[in-house]
Parts: sequence; C-alpha cells; structure tokens
Amino acid sequence: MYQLIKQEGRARRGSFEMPHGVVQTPVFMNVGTAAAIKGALSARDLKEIGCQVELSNTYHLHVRPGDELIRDMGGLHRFMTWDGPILTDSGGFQIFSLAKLRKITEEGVKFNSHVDGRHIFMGPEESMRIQANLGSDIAMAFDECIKIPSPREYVERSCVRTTRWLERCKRALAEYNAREDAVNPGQMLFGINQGTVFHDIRIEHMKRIAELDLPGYAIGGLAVGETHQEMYDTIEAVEEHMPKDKPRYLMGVGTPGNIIEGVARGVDFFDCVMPARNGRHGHLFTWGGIINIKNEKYARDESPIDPTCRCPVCKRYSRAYVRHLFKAEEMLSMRLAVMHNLFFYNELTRRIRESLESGQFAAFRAKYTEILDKRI
RNA sequence: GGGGGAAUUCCCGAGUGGCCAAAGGGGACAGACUGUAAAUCUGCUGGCAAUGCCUUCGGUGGUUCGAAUCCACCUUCCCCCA
Repeated sequence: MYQLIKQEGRARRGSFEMPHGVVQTPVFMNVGTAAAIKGALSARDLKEIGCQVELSNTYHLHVRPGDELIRDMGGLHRFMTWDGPILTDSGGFQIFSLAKLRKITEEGVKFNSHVDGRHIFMGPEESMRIQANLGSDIAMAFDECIKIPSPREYVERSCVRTTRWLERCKRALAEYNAREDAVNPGQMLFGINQGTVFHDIRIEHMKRIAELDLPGYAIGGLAVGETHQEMYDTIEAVEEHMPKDKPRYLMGVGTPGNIIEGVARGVDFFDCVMPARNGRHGHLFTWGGIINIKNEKYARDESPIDPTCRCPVCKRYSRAYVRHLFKAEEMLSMRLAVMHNLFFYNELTRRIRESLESGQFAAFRAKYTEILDKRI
C-alpha cells in the first residue's frame, strides 16, 4: 500500500508497505543480483549502510543455485539471511543484456545459460513461478527491455507483446501465491512500461498496463544509450499517465544526478549497479563529486574518501590506505569501496526524503544534481 | 687456474644485418561502466618545434651503404671442471 506523505512539485515523499516491512520513499534498492552484493557485502552489512530494500535476479538465481533449491531452503529471505523487503527482477533485462544468447517468441525467451550454455526457456509463467519460489516481496513483470535505438514498428509490436505477457504474469503469480505452500503469499507484482524514447508508444503502453490495477508500476528500458535529456523527457511524458496512488519505479537508474532528476519527475523507487560496480573499479561517490581513488594524487592523502561522510569506511580509513588496497588488489579494497558507495546512495535518498519533508527539495536539487555526477 | 654462457627500454623477456623506438608479459599512468555474463574492459608507457627528426639495446673502438644483431678489447654477472 502506497501512502503519499508530502509532495513538492511532482516530487513525492511517501511510504510503501510490503510483507517484510515498510519502506520510506524515494528509496534506492541495493542490487545483489545473485543473492549477494558484489564486493563481498553480506546481508548484515546492508543494515549498516542503511539499505531498505535488497534486489536480486530471477534469471541468475534460476541458473544457480536454482529457485526450487531456494524455495526448499525456506525462500530467499531465509537463504541469504535478509529479513527486509526484497524485489526480484524478472529476467526481462537479460533479454537485453544477454542479447547474443537468446531468441524471443510470443511464448517467451530461449536463453543459452551464461554459465554452461545449456538451453533455458523463460516466459511469463516461468518467471512468475521462479519469483514465487524465491518469495520476494515484489516480483517484477516479465518484459522485453528493448535496445535504443530500435525501429518504431518493432517497439510497437514488442510493447503489445509485453502487455500480453503482463496479463499472463498477473494470472500466473496469483495462482502460484494462492497455493497453500506459497513462500510469500503477500508477494506483489509490478508492471513495467516500455517503448524506448517514443512518447506516444510509452503512453499508450502505460495506459494499457495501468488497467490491470497492479500494486506498482515501473519505467523500464531507459539509461540504455539515450541521452539524459531524452530519458528525462520520456519519464515526464509517461509519469502523467501513471497511477498516483501507486509507487513508481525507474528501473536501473542511475547516477546520483539521475536519481535527483527522477525524484523531481515523480519517481519513488530506484536501483542501479553503478555504486557497486564502479566502486569495485575504484570510482567513489562523494558530496563534492566522483573521485577515482586509484589516481596517483591520492597516494599520500590522509583524508577520508569524503570528509563529510558518516559511513563506516570514512569514519576509519584514509584515501591513501584505500588507494593502496586497490593498487595491491586486496579484496578489502572492493569491500570498503562498495560499502562507501552504497552508504552514499542510501544516504542520498535519505537526504532527498529529508529535503522533501522540509520543503527544501528544489534547493537540494539545484545544489547537487550537477555536482554529484562530476568527476573531480 | 681452465672451459662455457649472459648483459635489450621502469622490470622480466623476444629479437642474431635493413620490414626496430624494438614482440609479449608485468608494473606505472589514465579512461569507461546506469533492472550486473563485469574484482571487467579500453587506452597509454624514450624525447621533440612530431606525415619527420633526435637519443636508446653493458663500455670503447672497428667492419658495412646500413649494426641491438658481425669483429676486437674492456667491465660486470652466471654455470661447469680443478
């Protein structure tokens, strides 16, 4: 159940209730694709860095260790010892990211497993069955994330198919979760809007999927090659047609600036691999911009990654030390970097919420949107 | 004391007459990354007034139109026999 607490322009401060807890929005969901945050973070670490929602992936967990195994182990929450809300992505993004290893038909998608090459078929029913086995709080619809640019005709046909898939998702998930042995009977389904950067297709698609009256809706297929302006314009166009009484999730986005701009356009949920992946590669977010800790200029820098940051890493370690860990390829380098970056993202959304509560979001946006994405 | 081998750019190491500023690694330096096939990938690594020129393959001298590459001597290191 979504509750709007306060609004400033289109930006919304709210809360959303799920089986494993209430989240305060806008929220950043921390990505742990294979039931682990890359960079050696545990579920316990997630608590420490302010994570509200963990995100895992249907396709990856189906391939390994297998969703039935996880169901038999008591569901994903118990398996990974995370008792907060979990959102599972449907495998739809893998249609995009594993493009060379798959084939799409009306029924669904044939993948060649990225692990051992074996044939895997996933359609709406399979994706829902897997997500029901995982027992996440939010199951995402099985959609096609279309590459940009794509021909208009293809985008139209794909979106119509994604709508048909969504109807099948809704039916299938309801069936699985009505069973007596359902892992998480309160599991919810979010629909996903597609249409690349064609506003009219996006809007038409949004109207169709809104008719299914799902607990939440996502905008997918953005930040895959279009410009920031195209992305922002597309969000604005679609947002007007999204239900006001339900959360909006902008999938896979993005940079700190993207998140602020997303909030400004009415988005409530975000997720992105960037803080974890870029962190592992030495790029650290700070309130003054992005630094590459591997740069020589930090070799003798005694200050923390961000002097204003309250994260467990900044409380303790110098840039010089973190840089050394990276240069020496110590595992600890990634762990510290990812902890800092995820803390930063969770803190970013916390401060966005705070600014909305005090009616200062516009000022916050003006101050930070540009600077946070800049390399220093 | 006798015999054999080796010295290449920041490091290791290929190259044994022109196609060599010199393969390939490593390191160093820098960049990319947006619902994670990503602890990955890319660039760069003698100097310069730079479609060319200069310096560099242990040192000095020589052979040659031309030398990292051939010859002589020197220096240093390694191995074997006494």
